[in-house]
Amino acid sequence: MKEEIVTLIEQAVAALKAGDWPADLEPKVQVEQTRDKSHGDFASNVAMTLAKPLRSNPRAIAQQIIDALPANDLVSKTEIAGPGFINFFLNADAATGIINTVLAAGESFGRSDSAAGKKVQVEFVSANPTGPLHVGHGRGAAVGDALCRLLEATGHDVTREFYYNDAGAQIDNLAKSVQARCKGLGPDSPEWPEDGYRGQYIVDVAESYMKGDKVDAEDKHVTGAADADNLEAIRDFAVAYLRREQDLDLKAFGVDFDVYFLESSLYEEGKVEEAVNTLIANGYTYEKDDALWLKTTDFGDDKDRVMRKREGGYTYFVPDVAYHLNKWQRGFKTVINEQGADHHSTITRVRAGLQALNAGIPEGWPDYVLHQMVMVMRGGEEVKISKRAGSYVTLRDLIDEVGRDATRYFLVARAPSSQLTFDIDLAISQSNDNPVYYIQYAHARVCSVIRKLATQGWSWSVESGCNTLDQLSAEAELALMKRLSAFPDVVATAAANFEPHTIANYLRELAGEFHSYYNSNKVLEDDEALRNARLALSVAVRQVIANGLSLLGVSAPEEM
RNA sequence: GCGCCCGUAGCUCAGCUGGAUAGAGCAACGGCCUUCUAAGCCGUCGGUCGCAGGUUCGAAUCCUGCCGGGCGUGCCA
Repeated sequence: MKEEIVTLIEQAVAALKAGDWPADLEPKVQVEQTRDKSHGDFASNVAMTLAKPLRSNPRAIAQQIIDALPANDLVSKTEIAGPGFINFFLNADAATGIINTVLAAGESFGRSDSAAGKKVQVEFVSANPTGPLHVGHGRGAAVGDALCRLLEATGHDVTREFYYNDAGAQIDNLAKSVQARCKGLGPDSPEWPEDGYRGQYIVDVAESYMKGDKVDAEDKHVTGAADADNLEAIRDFAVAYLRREQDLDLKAFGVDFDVYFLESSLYEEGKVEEAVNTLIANGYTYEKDDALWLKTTDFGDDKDRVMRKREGGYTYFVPDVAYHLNKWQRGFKTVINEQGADHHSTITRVRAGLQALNAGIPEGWPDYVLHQMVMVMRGGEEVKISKRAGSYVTLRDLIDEVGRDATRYFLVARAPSSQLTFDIDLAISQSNDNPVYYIQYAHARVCSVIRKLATQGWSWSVESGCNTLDQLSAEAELALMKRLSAFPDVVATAAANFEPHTIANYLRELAGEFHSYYNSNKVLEDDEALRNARLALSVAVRQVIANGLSLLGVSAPEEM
């Protein structure tokens, strides 16, 4: 509908340009749904944006546009309001049409093929296998997966990818920590590795290794060698064990990946060396203090960065550059990295490295979505400790305590750029305090009405509902229909801007309007026509709530 | 010091590619179940949109400068 109004205005402007208006005028026609009923259904500010180029009064321009508007059955009235808005009032047919649309489209309502077939890769979580996932990873998982679902809803061909560091200093530390536990040492022992991992889970890994357990992770299969002196075997086992733990965390959270990418594979296939040699050959490096440096300052960094350390190993961003070159070579023109904002300094380095490769990669590639820190609150105090991990709150703790749906909802419902306070008390409350249940309840209520329908000996069908839509004329009904019609636009905007949280906002508003309507209007009226019409509206609302929750990875229960 | 993010009601946050009287939830207070699940609804209370300038017909939204908080600024990842 919005597009139709844009088209009407564009036609009016074209007609005026054929007359008095300058031919080079190219106004951006913006049309918005109005917030206030008295402003009609849609409004455009086009006359105000033309005031300056036409050197005329916006209200006078608005009148000219209205006079030039082609006739349209769905528009009942236009008005000039305020400083020069053009308000469009639609007739009832235009409003109820949305119900037909929703019921006909079903699960696909809100989806589009605007990006059909476009390949996009989203890398998210990418936790190193040194412990259970923490709340921050949970936020990354919730946001990243919802973003993928949004991109799929606009037709993208999405690859979900998890990259992890299975080599390097952190993993050495992990191996030594597990080894110490295998030998019965604790953090208080003088032989305990410096900065060793202290969590309870390290003990679990050590015990499992010494028992000779077999571990099957998504991408790793290892049997414990039960030899406390074999550091290599311990390393392999520990990585596999913790990868499996993380798999289970993600599975419990309902997040699946298409590709698990190992940092070690880049070394094994010589990709890191290859990238480094290209950087050297391209003249962007130099030796200083026995280290090899990359001139990242040539690409906007505030200082150059060490690539190869004095002791010979590469710094973390070098394999990252090789990894991203690999993404590019796999044909992903759009790559989105969802990660914690505490790692944002890597962005400049990775992009600089990619530019320095002279591989034809565009500046500013790849895209990033950064999420800020998560603070967990319980009883008005910050929670920092978990039994398993020791020093942080794990994702599993949250899922176990507040449930998958509430955890996902809370972690995705805020703008990623804002710090997030996760209030456990609120998330577990099964009362009217809790927004996720509030939305799910709206869905369950409609399901309940449908169940009740049968017990009354009545029936309903899409056809019978859609034939009686002229029964819907109450203000609350028109408002609900207007809200439903906004959904495709909300989805498209959320996908384009990488903002899954706007879906949560929309659902909260839709659910609120439905609850309010439900409370003051009986759906199962004796009057058949009215009953069928209200059922049609209710089922349409249920459909949109289900579609929206699905985009967030939250279930839509039939009863609560 | 420099870079990024944030600063909106007592609390947690929407709104930010400029638009009409600034929204929601929680908290507080008061109502609504012989009627489709009260995990709901209705009402009251509550805001100099951090501060000061600027751009504009119009600024919570854009620009500049301050102030406050978080993160980063490793030859850690």
